Amino acid sequence: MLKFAILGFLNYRPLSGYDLEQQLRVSTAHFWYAGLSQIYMTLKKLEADGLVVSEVQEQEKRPDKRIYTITADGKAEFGEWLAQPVNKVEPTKSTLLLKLFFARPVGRDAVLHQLRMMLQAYRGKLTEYTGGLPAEASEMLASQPELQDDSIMWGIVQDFGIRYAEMAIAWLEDAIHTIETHFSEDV
Amino acid sequence: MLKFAILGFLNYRPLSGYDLEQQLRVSTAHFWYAGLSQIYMTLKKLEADGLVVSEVQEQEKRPDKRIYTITADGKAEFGEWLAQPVNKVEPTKSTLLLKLFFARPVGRDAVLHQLRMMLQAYRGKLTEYTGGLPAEASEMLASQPELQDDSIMWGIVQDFGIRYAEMAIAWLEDAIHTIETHFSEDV
DNA sequence: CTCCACATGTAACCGGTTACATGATTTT
DNA sequence: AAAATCATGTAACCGGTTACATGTGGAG
Repeated sequence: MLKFAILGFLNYRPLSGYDLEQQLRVSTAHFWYAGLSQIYMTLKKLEADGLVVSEVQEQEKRPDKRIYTITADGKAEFGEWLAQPVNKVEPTKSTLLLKLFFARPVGRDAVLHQLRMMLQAYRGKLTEYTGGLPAEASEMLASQPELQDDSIMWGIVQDFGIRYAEMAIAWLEDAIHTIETHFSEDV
Repeated sequence: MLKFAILGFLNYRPLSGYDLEQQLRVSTAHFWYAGLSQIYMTLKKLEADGLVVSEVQEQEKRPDKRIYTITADGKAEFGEWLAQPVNKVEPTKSTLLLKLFFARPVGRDAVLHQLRMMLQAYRGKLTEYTGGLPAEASEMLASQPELQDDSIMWGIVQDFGIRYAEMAIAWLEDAIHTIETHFSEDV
């Protein structure tokens, strides 16, 4: 639900749709991202439902911005969502795992090639994640010490991304090794 | 794309919609599951597109079954999909991580409670996954030794599930510890 | 007698992706 | 001169979820 991601960010401060996309990109991209078009649509719906209000802010030498602010209703609905626990392991869909499951007919070399590409991709992700908090977040933290508890949560979430990437890398390395030594076909 | 999961299973042998649901449940559930209604809809579309054909098989003391068989066109399209590599890290959506990211206002105790519940859930999943291949798959393997290479891929995919659960458990344990020792609020 | 397994479907909805459309300013 | 950044939107499509609808036979 992108709706709640947006309300969450607007709960800190008012932002435009364009700003929100950047927020998502720098802070939640690895577990929740949305393109601009979806953001604009969602904001429109949120405003229609009275959960946010907007006003146009004129800018010189830049296009006008429409700044959205969360309303009391919006805060209430966001709080309700937040408090409601996630009670089950969320079902995931992985095209990669699905393909791998059926991959035998494509043959040893093609599978190995695929896995090596994925390995590279995850190594890239890992160095990206271990870069630490982006400057923006650090600034925000320094200027608002009341965000300390928030930053604990941000760290935990970021840690998940790092561990996930590390897990995926180790798994891919071992998978490549297993296939190299056990997969019989080499047509 | 459930479509390809279905073609993948039908590529081994003809099955009914009901059979397919069971296949998904015992072998791909942790990275690809679909309910019966979606399976039936997809099968209908697949047949309309000429990728599968069906015939009704009458049964005594059980409702009739509609058995689906993959066609040459179906095999071709499946093979094409299989060969096409996954070139990027797939974007994921995690409600749990999103909630955690914004979780500060719900307070220390509620967050800890949520995390402990998730921990329990993942521990359950792990014992479920480490139970080894279900009897069905073992039977199929024993009776058809040409499935050896397939079984290597099945093992790799299953291994991912195990490692994922282990990673999630360790992460949750550490997250709980971090919050217990650093989260200031205890309203 | 009730619940579970077997067996197949339809319809409404919803969240998300992709493509399209526009246009100024700044950087390379 | 071209490409990237800033900035906002519409429309078509698509895959998946949930709810609804129906019916038999066997097990507890």
